[in-house]
Amino acid sequence: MEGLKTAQLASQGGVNVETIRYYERHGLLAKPPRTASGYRVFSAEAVTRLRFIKRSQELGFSLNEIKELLSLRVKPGGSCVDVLRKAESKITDLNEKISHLQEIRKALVELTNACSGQGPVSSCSIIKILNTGKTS
Amino acid sequence: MEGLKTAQLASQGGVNVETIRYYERHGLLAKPPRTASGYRVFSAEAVTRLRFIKRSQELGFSLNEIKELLSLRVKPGGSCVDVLRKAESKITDLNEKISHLQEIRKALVELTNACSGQGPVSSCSIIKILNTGKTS
DNA sequence: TTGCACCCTGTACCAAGATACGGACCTATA
DNA sequence: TATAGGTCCGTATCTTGGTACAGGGTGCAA
Repeated sequence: MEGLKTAQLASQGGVNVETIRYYERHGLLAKPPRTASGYRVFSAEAVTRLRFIKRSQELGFSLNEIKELLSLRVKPGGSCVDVLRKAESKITDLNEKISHLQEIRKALVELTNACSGQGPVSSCSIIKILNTGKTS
Repeated sequence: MEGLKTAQLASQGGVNVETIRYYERHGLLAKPPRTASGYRVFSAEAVTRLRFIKRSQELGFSLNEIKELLSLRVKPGGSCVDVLRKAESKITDLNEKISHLQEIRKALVELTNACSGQGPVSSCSIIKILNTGKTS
């Protein structure tokens, strides 16, 4: 069989049919050729593209960022360094996010350590701390 | 001066006036008393609360999660253990979130290590890996 | 007392990233 | 041939976290 229909592509990429159209509208998937009756006909390359999108999303890239990555690929004379820099900047973002989460985890652990786990809420030290906003 | 008007609270918390009303509507800020003419009058505690919200947000909590954190202290008749368990469950959430982000970071670091940073995009290993979804 | 800044409510709108739906058309199969 | 289901398009809806009016009331200072 030559080419995939929308639902087949969606299924292969593990996304909703509407998502395919959405990506096409937003320039993430190239506009595919159509049958005489207007049905989209996708090539196997579209599957690759879709996987690229999903995988990049999992790695924390937004659709706009993914669009940039895709355009870098096609950009004549574009260099590998551009791609590398984007990935590195993403890593920096992640580092910041992770240490933020570690901070609040630390605060929460301190809260639970302060709590005996006994008695009524009215005397719970977690509650007291949250009420005052003071961590000690 | 007794109490803050909306704009004063907003200013102290570094947020927009509309955001104050938004938080009130969504149960993140308690409904404050009003003057005879209907103006909101906030206590200093509201400033604390607002800071708590903003700080938690910076640390990656959604408004719904923040609401949960805040609700820990409002539960009437609950025992301290309930509060403790809720906090501990939050810590579990955090642990999961952190390790997920660490996984993503690891994948990205591997990508960048694989990339020489030289040559054209057409031979960029980051792009190649994103295309195939394989990290090696 | 007028004028301006501020406050109120309700509603509309924004971005992202989809998802759903109505109504029409196409295609395969019984 | 009838009918179920896939596809088309355009538009509406959703969630999250707000922002922006419009149209009105309030408060203070000159």
